[in-house]
Amino acid sequence: MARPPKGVTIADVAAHAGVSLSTVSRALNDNPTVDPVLAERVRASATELNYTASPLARSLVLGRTQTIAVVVPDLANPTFQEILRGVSRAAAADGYHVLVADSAESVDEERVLATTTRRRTDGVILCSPRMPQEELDRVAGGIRPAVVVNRTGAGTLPIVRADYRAALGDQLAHLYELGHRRIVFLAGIERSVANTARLAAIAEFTDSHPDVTITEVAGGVDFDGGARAAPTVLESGATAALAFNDLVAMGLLSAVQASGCRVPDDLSIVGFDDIPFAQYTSPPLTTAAVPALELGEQAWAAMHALLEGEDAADSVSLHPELVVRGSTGPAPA
Amino acid sequence: MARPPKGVTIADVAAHAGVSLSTVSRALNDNPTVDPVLAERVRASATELNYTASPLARSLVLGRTQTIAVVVPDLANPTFQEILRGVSRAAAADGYHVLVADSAESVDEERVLATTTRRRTDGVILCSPRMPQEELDRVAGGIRPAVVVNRTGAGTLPIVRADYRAALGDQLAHLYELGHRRIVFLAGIERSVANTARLAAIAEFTDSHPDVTITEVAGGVDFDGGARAAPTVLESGATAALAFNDLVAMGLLSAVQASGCRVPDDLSIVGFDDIPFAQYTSPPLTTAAVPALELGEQAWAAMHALLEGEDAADSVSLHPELVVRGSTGPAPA
DNA sequence: CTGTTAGCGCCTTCAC
DNA sequence: GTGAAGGCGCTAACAG
Repeated sequence: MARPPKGVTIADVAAHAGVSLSTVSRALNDNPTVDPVLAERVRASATELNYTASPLARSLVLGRTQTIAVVVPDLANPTFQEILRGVSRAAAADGYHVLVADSAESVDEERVLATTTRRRTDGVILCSPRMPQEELDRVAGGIRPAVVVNRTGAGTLPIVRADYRAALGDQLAHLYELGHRRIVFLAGIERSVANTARLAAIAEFTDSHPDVTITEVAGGVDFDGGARAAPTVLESGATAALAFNDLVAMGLLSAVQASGCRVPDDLSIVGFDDIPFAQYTSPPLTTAAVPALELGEQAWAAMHALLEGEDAADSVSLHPELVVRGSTGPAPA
Repeated sequence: MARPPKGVTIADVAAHAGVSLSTVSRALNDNPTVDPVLAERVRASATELNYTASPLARSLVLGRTQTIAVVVPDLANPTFQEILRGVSRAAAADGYHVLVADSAESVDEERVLATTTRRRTDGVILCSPRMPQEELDRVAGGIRPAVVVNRTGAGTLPIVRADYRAALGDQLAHLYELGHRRIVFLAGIERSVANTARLAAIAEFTDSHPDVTITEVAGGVDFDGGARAAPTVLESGATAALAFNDLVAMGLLSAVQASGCRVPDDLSIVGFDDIPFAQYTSPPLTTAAVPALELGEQAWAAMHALLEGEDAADSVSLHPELVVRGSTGPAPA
């Protein structure tokens, strides 16, 4: 019925049940060393008074808040939204709450948020942190338990990541099989892990396939970036284009089609991420499905393990699956 | 440098600075009644020991956590993601943290989350709560300060909402001007506010425009739902279709085009929400831009006002703007 | 201006 | 089995 008028405390319950504070505490925490009869009486009083232990006071004395923090560079990014969702779900299933913080792509904010959110939680999950490796190691080390998503091996802390390199390898193999030998790669953010990992995959592939030429072109990270790159791609004479992400691919797709180029007959286009709309373009986009939700779930799993004392959870690397749709086809003769 | 080895407390700082606890507390809280010299000494000690007051202990004694909760029915929904982002940004700017909770479209979960998250925060923002009005009033009343997003007048608590009804009115007027007289409405979730508000707009419009026929068809809430409704829409003989949201509109668009219907020449299609991809369909989607980010910002503004003691912040209603793109055109002769 | 004393609400030794 | 007392870390009276 009526809410606690002004804050029911454990003392009120004790008085109502005619026992001491300790007994209430014990009874409500299912401590077996309490007379079942009393326990029941206490529970009844608690219910009647609509009492719930203050999580704050509890946290202070227990040293656990039952809350973790998730720090992301940009809440507007679908991938981070999905990771957050994965964490949120999984953590909730284990009875934990989630604090979110958006660093707005600022390394300074990131550093500050990591430490400040840590103080009000039991641990923090850093998603694709933008800070340099050295700093990341230091910051993350100082706030453990911490879990890092989508960065490569930072020493002892658990890392959960998508294997961009392997995924790009799959895409290249796919295009190669279709006969493509001249390929253009629309690079995204220079210093990002997602980009460098793919450059590595490209280097590896061209090493083992001397008959393939892959040229790099700046493509930005959004629809407009892809659209702007269209002329360059068309002039390059390439028969296939690898976009940094699906948005870029969609921009490119739209722009090249507007100038009379047929996809995939004249040009094959490959995206990355498999955002929800990738399947709705015309033609539907061939891409690599980054398992963002699972990334989030795994990040929680790692965090949960740390919280339970199981130290040094292994790092996990998820392999984005190649999703072949209509935007790729045999290379034109 | 090194992190607090095991938890630096205010006592450590006091000892280091050679003063009492209270002086440290006062100095660090910029209490003017402290000797500037001492204050400086304390700050120096604090910095040297890398001390920061425990937010937990602080919250307990102050009765404020500097944190608010946001409860959403589904973190996968772009609209809620955007609202969350708006809240997050705005709250962060005012020095507040945000706890997120996903009720997974469950009324039970919603009720529980509302009250449990409230206990560890200073207030909660309920986004499009699914519980019935009566219950909403009771629950929200019990956890105030609370702010409700996208529900209509629930008594005394502040409401921040998008005016679905007015927006649909705009869309109907737009179609009417283009000459459309036979229109089909793809209804979404029956009992949702977003749906009933639009049915009201339709009733109002047909009342004042007897020459217009608007038929209702079940259209679901996603791409597939829209696609499935395509045959019904085509058979109806309507020259324009209003979709429950952009996803439905895209599904319909895709399906009718596949069966040879030209948009907008044979059929005009209108979406709702203006999700990021609405501008990238072919043709681009005419829709109503729901200002989700601003909804979130306003929700925070209302919450902030409550937190500052300014009672009964006024409810705000945001008018989604009609965005005319290529999917609507003159009615066929 | 500064130090001492109470709590905030709860859990947990420690005696009974 | 149960109650009394101490303390988690901090702030806010209350004296000096």
